[in-house]
Amino acid sequence: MENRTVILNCALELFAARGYDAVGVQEIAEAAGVTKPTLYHYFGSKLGLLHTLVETYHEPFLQRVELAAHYDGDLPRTLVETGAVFFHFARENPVYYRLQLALNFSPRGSEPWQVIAVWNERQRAQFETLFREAVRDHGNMHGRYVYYAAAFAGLINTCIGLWLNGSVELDEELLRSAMRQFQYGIYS
Amino acid sequence: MENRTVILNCALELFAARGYDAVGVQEIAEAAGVTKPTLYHYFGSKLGLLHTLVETYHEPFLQRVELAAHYDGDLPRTLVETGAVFFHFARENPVYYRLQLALNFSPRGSEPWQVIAVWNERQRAQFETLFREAVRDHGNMHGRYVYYAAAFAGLINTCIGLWLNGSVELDEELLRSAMRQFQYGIYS
DNA sequence: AACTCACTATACCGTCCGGTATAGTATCTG
DNA sequence: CAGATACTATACCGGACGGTATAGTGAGTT
Repeated sequence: MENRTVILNCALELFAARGYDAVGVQEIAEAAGVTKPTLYHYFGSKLGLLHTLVETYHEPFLQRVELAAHYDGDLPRTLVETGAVFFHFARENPVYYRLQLALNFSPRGSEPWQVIAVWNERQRAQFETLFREAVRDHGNMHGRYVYYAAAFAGLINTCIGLWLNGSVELDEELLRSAMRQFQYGIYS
Repeated sequence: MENRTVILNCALELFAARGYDAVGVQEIAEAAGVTKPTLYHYFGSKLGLLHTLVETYHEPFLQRVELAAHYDGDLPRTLVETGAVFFHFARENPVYYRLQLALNFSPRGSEPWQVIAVWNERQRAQFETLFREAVRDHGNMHGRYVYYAAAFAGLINTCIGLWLNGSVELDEELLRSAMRQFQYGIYS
């Protein structure tokens, strides 16, 4: 495995476990078995390393979300499929998902936050589009698509957060029951 | 106002805006118009300052939650009252609520995380007690009180997070609709 | 007046941080 | 063999960090 990949993997583990700020460039380099200039050769800066890391994971992820979240008239099915994409991605990349969650709650405007913000914005737009289109078919949802999009994302992240802490199993059953709970609330 | 209080207020603002790690002791002291030794006289360490800060806000808050979350047979009313305590506290102390949320997503095991963890554990226990007792009256909830407690907390924090970002109004209407959505999911 | 005690200012400590200047090596191309 | 390119090692920079040793200062007590 090339040094570049080794550095990315080590940085992911360290950032997720102890936070972007708390991990030094020196430490990442040592864990990867290289020296600092090598790291700076590949990524330019500590922030550039984080940027590459996030892009590597988030770009293909959001592409899959894009497909699943496309509304075609069957909202329940769309929600389940979208939730399934999130659950699947979290199960495949638990360490990255933890990092991504932490990044979302770093101080607004800080450098790590800006790195994740652009991807977050894209995901938010996907969800809002989904619920805005679904409004046409469900009159009682009018004007609340912003709230529904955020609540839907919040519910998914609550489930994944619970799983990351070992409190629940992230399986088909949880997916179905969580999506059902969400929809019962919507249609009322 | 005494220096001690001024330091606490300044630390709250700075920690909430830029994060515990990113704010230096020097900066807090300057903002409060005192010098570092004064700060260390009152709080012993940077972490001690955070500890005092969290305790000052969280202790009375959780006392009020304790009262509201006491189950007396009327789950819908209890949930609304509990949610109302959270909404009210967040509206009264938005800056602290933002800090507290961020602290929850700092790296597990890190010093800032440990400070908030003990209060979080207490709140989790309160919610789990509530739902465990409610299970007796609602057979279809058996064995899921851990999930319900976490999902309830997640929903509340999703609402408050939306309000902190200016996306929604944190009013009675949102409270009612969010609690209704949660319960429709439970009773199904 | 003498003493205590709570508090504050000056100046400093060692350590670690992100980042870089410089020099070198291995590999591929001609 | 000569040269270029891509990568890596040694050693260092200025600065900011959390924390402290020392020396006061002012108010209350006896």
